Amino acid sequence: MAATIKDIAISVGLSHQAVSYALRGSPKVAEATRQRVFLAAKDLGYRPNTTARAIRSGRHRSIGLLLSTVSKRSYLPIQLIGGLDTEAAARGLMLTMGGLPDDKLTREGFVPRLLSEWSADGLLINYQEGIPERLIQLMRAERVPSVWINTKQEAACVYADEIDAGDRAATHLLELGHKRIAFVDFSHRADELQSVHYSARDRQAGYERAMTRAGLSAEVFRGGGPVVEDNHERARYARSIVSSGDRPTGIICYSISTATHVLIQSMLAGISIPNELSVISFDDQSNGGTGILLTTMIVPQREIGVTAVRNLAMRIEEPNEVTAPVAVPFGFAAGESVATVSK
Amino acid sequence: MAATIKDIAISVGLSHQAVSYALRGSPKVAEATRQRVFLAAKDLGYRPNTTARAIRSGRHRSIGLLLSTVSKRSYLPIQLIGGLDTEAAARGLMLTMGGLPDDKLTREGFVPRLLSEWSADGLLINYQEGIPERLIQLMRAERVPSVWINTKQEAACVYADEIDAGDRAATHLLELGHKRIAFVDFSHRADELQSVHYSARDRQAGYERAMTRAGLSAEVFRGGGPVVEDNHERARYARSIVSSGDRPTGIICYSISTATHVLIQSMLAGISIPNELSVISFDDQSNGGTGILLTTMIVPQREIGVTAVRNLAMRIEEPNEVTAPVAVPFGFAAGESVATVSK
DNA sequence: AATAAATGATTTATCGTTTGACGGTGGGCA
DNA sequence: TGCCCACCGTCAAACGATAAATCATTTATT
Repeated sequence: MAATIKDIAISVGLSHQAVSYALRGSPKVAEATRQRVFLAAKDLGYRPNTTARAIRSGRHRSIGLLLSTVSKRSYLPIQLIGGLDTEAAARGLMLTMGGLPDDKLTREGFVPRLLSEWSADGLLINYQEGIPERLIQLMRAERVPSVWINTKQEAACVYADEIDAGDRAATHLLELGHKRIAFVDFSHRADELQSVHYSARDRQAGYERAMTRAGLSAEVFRGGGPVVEDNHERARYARSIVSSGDRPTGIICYSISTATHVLIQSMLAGISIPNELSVISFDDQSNGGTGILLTTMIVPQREIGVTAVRNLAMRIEEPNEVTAPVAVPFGFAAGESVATVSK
Repeated sequence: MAATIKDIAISVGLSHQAVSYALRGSPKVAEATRQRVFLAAKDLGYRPNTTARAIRSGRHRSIGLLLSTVSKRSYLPIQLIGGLDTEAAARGLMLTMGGLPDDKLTREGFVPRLLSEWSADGLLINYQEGIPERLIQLMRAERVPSVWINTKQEAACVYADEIDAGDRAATHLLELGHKRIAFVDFSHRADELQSVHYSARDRQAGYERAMTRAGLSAEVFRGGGPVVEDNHERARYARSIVSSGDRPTGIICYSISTATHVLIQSMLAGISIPNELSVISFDDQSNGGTGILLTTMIVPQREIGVTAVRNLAMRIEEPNEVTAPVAVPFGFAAGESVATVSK
């Protein structure tokens, strides 16, 4: 059915090996011959069989995407996938995924299968949760080119620059004249801060850096727990913050759900946003229901995806090159939840 | 490095072909011999090279996942991925994805590449938006086993049973004594209903079916437009519904964002949920900020994934078997937004 | 003019596996 | 005793490509 190099060879009267060289642009075939080969290839609708190619050359032109997730409610950002997909396609790489921890067996099996059965060229690791020691050892032992996504660590990794984002969010409010700016995070308890994702710490750290630079003091409110369970408690906490007599004029929210709590409680308390209170958040602009379009720092998912594949491709080509961690800057989306300070 | 069947052959003193037969359980080798082969295979840490296998047998044991999305804000449910992943792994199938419409080139290229370069065995198509005619023709022409996900159509497909879900949501409220039950959808305008995703029509249809069966009349409120732009308008609409003098006692919301609008406006209007108003929604229980845990009909993403892979595997084995569309029932999650009718 | 180097293509070998044709061995049956 | 057949394997080719070695021409060097 599908045309192979042998079909091309017959059609142009060459050996199939010569066709192979020609198609790959080897200097061993004459330019004129190459032209003929390309023409015939196009004519016959030839497409190289990557599978056959892989068996001999050892390069499969495919990379694995090792998935993982903390919670059942978690989503895989389509923008991240989009970035991965676009860059992979541009480089002729196929993206094979698996390894979700739903099933122990699946999880254990994916990486070995990918490498020895599939002879994949490299691995993208998308772990929000803690990285299993076993996995790290496996990577080292097999010397598989790999890049971690959305994780800050010593090895090759690509992540969003949370510190910078926290700083920029604060700076944005400072430039509008705000002096009392608070950082609010209902997604993590203060006492569990060390064990959770670095974004919880880094966004705050960036915020604090900007405040210190401006010679102002930081105010941090933390609370809540697992997402759904303590929703009432969070609502109360949000209320106590916004309806306090000397509340801040600006609030930086760690997450969209934190922001929604703040917005709703402000509305309930009759506090006008952005006139009486400026709110800036992270992630997504849509906040499902308040009617207020948030000003947010946007996780550069797409860019992270593109960068990750690019870096992995580099590591595959040059396994000995040392690849440094890459921090991708956040995007900024102006909404209607921020204003110059009133008084 | 990695052991091949030849290594096994040497170790047990057989031809490599015999080993091949033994490993695949062919009746051509004696049971005792097979045992020896398996032992040696385990000893040497043998893993079949799928790539080499594919080139000869034509079966790659891999399936493609063709992605697509309407909006930039869309997510790929991790539960769906989980279902696909688990079932694929159980069947020894690898899952290769691509084809997002970010880039025309990528999109056009993915399917042909997957099939002719990759020799993938089948295709899962995850299209929420309209299905390109070109794609359908391609599938037909190439006779690729394929299954559509989350799409209702004549060919093999797996989708959530929206009609049933709408019916069950209404029935749930009816059983609690509600008579005035409304269906609210802020995600679609009434005039665009025909052109949008069937879920918008089917959830309503199910609701209407249940109401008719109970001998009650349906009340449908639709409005809004693209998600972010008309948020204010929606908030107003929600307010007008819940603060109306003779409002319904129960509301079925098409989506979580619709539900959030309803909840917030109820809170602002001082209407107690669920005491004065019962709300039941779709999708996700978390509603980011109101503090109320919603009662919802949950899209069976995981089950859809499992079923889709299972069906595709069947179509790959038996290409001539006719596979009917499969409707997977929704899950139900009890929350705290529904109560027996007050008066 | 003889030799060396460059050029362009062919030959042969190989990757790891599957596949179909074929061949010894031994037992059952007439 | 002879014949057939089931059983258990081996052989050799094939899959679609790559890679190295080799060979036949030209073209350049002295």
